[in-house]
Amino acid sequence: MEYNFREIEKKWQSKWKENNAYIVSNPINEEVAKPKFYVLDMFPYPSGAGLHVGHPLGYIASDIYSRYKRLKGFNVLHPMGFDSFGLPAEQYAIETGQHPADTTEKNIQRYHEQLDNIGFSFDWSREVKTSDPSYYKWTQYIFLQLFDSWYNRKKQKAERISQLVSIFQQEGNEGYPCPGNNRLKFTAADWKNYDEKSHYDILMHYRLAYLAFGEVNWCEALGTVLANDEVVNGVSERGGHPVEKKKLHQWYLRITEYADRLLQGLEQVDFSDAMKDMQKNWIGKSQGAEITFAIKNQPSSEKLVVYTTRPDTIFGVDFMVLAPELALVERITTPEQKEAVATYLEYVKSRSERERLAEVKSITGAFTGAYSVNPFDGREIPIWISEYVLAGYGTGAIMAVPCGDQRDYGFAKHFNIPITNIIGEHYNGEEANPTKEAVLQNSGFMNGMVMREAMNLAIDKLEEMEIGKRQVNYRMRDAGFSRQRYWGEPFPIIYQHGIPMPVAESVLPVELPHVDHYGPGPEGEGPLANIKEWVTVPSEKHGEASGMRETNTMPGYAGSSWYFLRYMDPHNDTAFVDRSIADYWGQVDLYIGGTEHAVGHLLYSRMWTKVLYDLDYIGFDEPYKKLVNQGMIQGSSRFIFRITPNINPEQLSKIAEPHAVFVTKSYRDKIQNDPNAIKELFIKVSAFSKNNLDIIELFGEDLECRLNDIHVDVSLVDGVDLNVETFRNSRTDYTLALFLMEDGKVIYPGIEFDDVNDKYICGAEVEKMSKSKYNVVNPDEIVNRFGADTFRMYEMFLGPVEQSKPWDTKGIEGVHRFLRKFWRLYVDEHKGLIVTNDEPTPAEFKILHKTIKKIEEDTERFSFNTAVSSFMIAVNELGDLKCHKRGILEPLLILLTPYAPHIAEELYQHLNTAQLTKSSVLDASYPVLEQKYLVESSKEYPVSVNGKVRTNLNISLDAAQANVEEIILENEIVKKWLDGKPPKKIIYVKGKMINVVI
RNA sequence: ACCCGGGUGGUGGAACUGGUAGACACGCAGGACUUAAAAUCCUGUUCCCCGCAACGGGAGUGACGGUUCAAUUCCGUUCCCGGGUACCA
Repeated sequence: MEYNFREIEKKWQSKWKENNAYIVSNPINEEVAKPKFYVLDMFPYPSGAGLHVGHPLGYIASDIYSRYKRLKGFNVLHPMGFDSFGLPAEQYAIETGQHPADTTEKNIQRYHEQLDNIGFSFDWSREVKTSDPSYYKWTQYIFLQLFDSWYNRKKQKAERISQLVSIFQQEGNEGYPCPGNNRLKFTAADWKNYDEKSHYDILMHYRLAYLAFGEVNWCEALGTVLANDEVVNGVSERGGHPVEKKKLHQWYLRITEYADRLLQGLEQVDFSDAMKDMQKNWIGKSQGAEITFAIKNQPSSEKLVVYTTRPDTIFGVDFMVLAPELALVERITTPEQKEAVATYLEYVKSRSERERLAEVKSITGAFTGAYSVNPFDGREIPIWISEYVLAGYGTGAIMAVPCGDQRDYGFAKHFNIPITNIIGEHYNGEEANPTKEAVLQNSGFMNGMVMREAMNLAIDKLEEMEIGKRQVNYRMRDAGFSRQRYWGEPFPIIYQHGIPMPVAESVLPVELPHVDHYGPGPEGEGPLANIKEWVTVPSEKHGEASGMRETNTMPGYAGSSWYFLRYMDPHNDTAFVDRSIADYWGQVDLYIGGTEHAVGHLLYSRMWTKVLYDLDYIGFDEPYKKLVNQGMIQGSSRFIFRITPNINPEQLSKIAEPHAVFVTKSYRDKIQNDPNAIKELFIKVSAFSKNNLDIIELFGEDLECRLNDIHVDVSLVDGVDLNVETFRNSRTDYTLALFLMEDGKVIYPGIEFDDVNDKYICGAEVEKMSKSKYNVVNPDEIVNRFGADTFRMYEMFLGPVEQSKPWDTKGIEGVHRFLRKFWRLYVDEHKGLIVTNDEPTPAEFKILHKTIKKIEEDTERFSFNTAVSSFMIAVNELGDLKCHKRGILEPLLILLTPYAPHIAEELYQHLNTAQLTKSSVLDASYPVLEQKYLVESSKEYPVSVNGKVRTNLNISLDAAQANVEEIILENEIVKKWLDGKPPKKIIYVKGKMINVVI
């Protein structure tokens, strides 16, 4: 009986399905005291390309951990679903006219099959799809809760809008500064006098989901607004189209109100430092001060407010810089400077986002002619404008201290502004020094103080004079929540007389209507705007007034912000999750996914969780307890090298198409940058092609050739050796191609491969796995050749889960060999099952228990690659001992189950029919570790002196246990080394050796 | 530029709190079995030196320096690679 993995895996996969082996129950009021464990994968977007070998890496890791926890006696929730709203399906719809719902469904089917092939233990009964109305009903519902909430800064939590209204009625907004407009101040009496429209407008400035007229990242090519994290280097993340700023009415999430809690929450979760840093940087908290400066020759109402993190440097201020967009600019510019400022504003306007980013280094600006006054020494400070100051951060104005800030220094030098030195020799006159340790000079009341300490004094003084205050700033902006797209959640919002009103919860979901065209609507609106009959809601349908629907849809992160909650209670149609069930499952104990979601999804999801916690829907405010980031599996691309004569189409019409000429790598390396050599090689190889000879003759001396590196499908290459015959037959235009091989021979049509030494070597490079690079490896293919168990173990064996690495199929043989060896411990090809009931020897127990210890430790710390190695060692050692004893092999099988579940099930069943009572290895419990077999390790310990083994002296530890020191000291050889002096220390090295330190 | 992470054989990678560096696997070389192939098994495999061999010697974890009896591990400087951020005052 051989290890027939295809049969075994098929058999068990269908058995698992039939028996609902992985369905997990929600124990409510249940006597079961099983502790829960929630293992979650970042659910995939079902793209048309299907899964490649890189996708399952995280899923395999999470599956191993889930199965391991299950064996350890946990009730494990391990679900899977699909993030099925999104741009690619819509782009595809625009191109092909196929409805996104159809293509998405098709892709999901494909993903299902591919995932099932790998033998995952997902509970598919809990599958969620974000594009399913029964799911997005609740996405809309949660949006409405955000809409109906505001952030109470005093209590540091979200509350209902109704509570805000009663506050306004009693005390106005005194003490509740408006986050959307900090100058807004009103009393209770004012509030009573405002009309309904004003009430709405004011409340909108407080809502957690709000509508605002704001500058957005508009992408013309995609016809939509993009979030900040969807814009990379001034172009769209998807497709690399240019992005510009545009003013539009948009929905936003007031995530900035949660900035501090998002920051604090990081302390309580187990994320990698890198991940925490990324989020911290994104939030970008900075502490400093806001300082108000008077402006010369202006009414006292006209003030200049700057934000600085270094109030201690206020005596070093030599000029002010305003963001060009600031309204203040126009009001303070003097008549003499009007023209210069206007010219500069014109210039700023003309520059695209891209240009700005591209030339960060160039220094530009203009003088407004106005001066502000230093409140401490009365110095007059010129006010400039420049695009290096951003309108959106702080107050949009800075005080420039050239001796301490490099950008200010550059600006001062460029415009010849004199520089005041307040840090003595710390400033060398050639560059700014941002130190905080210098002793201040030329700084009035702060003279002689160390800057770090002067900071507080400066703020105290400013507060005393009522011209400044402590201020915390965040880099993070509120999150844009509108997309001018079709394939997303419609907003449950209807505008009545221009006022956005929530749709009644009873009529949710607002279903996405069918459209015939996916193109954008009028004036930058989404495709939904084209469906008049959907947009217009007659009064009878909606209650009191008729209205117009919101035509934007929600962004991709809407559905994924709360999906982990839906898995807990996926079929509930009265709540997005039942509170008691949410309390049972609680936080996700282990979340596995890629780093690419570090700031987007993870931050939004954390915010939503906090809001839902504040509103008392759930009992925890951090969604993910532990996060593991799996690395990317890159593709290993292969290149062939083609020499092509330069012929224009006109010339080509006169002659026959030339045959393709490919040269092997060593020739490519030789001729790479030498046009003459390329040409000569073309001529040499072309001796075997009539068409090519014709061309050479036609062009004569004028012939020019170029060399191209071309991606070749990795399936046509073995390592770096091109399979020339298969390659030639892969495309009709290559059937007559010529190949220059490593040994200098030319392969031309009709020639036989006379000699195995003829090799065509390809170039290799590690790149992202993608269809266009022909380096995609499909897991189905690997599973078909080696089996799912081999595939699972090999992906783990490749290296640490967190690490990115290129896929290389070559090493898979080793893992496959291991599984066959493993199989042979249990089953003989001819005799069948060969497991005996003999009592294992201590040596055999030692192997088992060493392995239990190792596997357990490695699995716990996600070191799956070393765990696989440990299995290999155990199998080798047991093989050497010819151990076929049940006492060893049955526990070993259970250990292997999380890693290779199919083979484990099969062998367990074999043991089962022979004797056992348990039905499935999945219900087995994890083998117990017996320490006694571990301690009796090697009895003979080598002795080293100062870490180096200098003698052949071995000491028996069992005998020496009572007094190791004495025995060692009495040893003649050691005595000689010690030379009469006492040893400094005697230590055991990892239980392997005794080290005497002299 | 700044903030993280990482540089170990021909390759992927082990070495968890400093303690025999290179586990395990691939590849390669040699051998056994076989008419042959596949499969399987065995031996060797960091580099250099001495030797017939056993044994032995030296160097070695990007580079230089430091702490330590002992450093891949800790500290400093520097180079290279990967990721993140990008005029954030």
